Amino acid sequence: MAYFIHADLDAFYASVEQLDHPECRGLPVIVGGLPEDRRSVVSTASYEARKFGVHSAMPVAQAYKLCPQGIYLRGNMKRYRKKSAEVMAIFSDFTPDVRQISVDEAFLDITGTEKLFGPPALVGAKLKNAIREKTGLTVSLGFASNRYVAKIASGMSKPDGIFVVAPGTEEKFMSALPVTKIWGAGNKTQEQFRKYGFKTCEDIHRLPMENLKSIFGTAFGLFLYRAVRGEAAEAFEDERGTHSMSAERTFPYDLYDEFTIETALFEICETLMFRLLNQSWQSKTVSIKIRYDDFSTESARETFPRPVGTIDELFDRLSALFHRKYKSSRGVRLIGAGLLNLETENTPHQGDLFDTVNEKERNLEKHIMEINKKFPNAALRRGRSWMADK
DNA sequence: TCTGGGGTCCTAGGACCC
DNA sequence: TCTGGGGTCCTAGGACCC
Repeated sequence: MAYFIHADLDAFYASVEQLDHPECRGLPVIVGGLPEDRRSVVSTASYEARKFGVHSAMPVAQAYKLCPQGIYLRGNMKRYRKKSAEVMAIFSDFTPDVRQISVDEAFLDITGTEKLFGPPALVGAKLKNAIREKTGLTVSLGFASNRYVAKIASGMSKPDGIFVVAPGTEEKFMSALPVTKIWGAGNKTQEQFRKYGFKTCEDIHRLPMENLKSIFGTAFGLFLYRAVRGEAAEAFEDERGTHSMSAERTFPYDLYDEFTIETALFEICETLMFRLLNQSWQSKTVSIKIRYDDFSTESARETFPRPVGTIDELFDRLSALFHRKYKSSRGVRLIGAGLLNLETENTPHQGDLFDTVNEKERNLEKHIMEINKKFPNAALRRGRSWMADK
């Protein structure tokens, strides 16, 4: 009988800050941006801050109105990633099958570990103790016979709790929940639920699969049909296939100057190219994203016969796409770019034999990357973005 | 109140081929 | 002249998650 834990660190970024800064403990801490930072949003609010109505994804400006006495921080991802790795290492002491799904969440397959660690309540207590003692953090745990239900269960246990769904009771557990608890049904879908008068999962449970498919589409209809029955959602059970990487920048003020936007695009190219080389990946498909002042967003992508080799080549491809889309009369609040369908390096491509021109430049970029890794403060960069700093 | 950044997956429609 | 059906690849946009 399969059995899983979903583990979710409580108010993770805010908790790390309170750990590192004891004077912040017991106070409302909001990580995401300072009140004076334009266009920043809340990443994590401590439980003390949530009492004021502050929550994730809320504009910091709004949070400040609700909670002017809060402690506002921009956050330190490096530090959070380090703490996250400590926690994941502890998970690995309990089972070799740990599937990390974000910086503060993981699924643990504990099938067959009962002899070693005991029944769920006992494993849970041991896990929570180990994490508190070794890292100073608290975690919420959900136990169930599949990952999807375990995820919902951990949500019920927050903060610092344990919620166990006994095998065989998954369907009963899910049916009783309000539709707002369905993981994978966000704002737009909740709006649909209201329109159809669906309040609890039981209301959805009553409908035949065919009705759900015709209302919500084939894939999502099937997903809902299974979710309200407490059945495993395949997307969360399978190893995921495709990979992409992207970087974007929201400007503090809307930009109307093409050169400034392109300079930001070039810096994004540098970021992406270094990350690509660093992870030994390659990509033939590039994409750009433009968000205008009215928040409308357009994107464009193109697949080329050969993978991107250098920063300049990436910039040329992206810049062409940008000009195909860009409406110069409109203010731009965000520019972004991505590399899609990543493959491991050395995947052969037609034309590689003739590709000696870029090799020099590619090696130079790899070299610059090595130096930047060794001396993070050296700020070794290439022409265009260096000029833009002046 | 005025909306970050980094991801994944799904859909519909078009191009192209047999 | 008034046009099928299936498969594959690609693209733009949208929903969702943390």
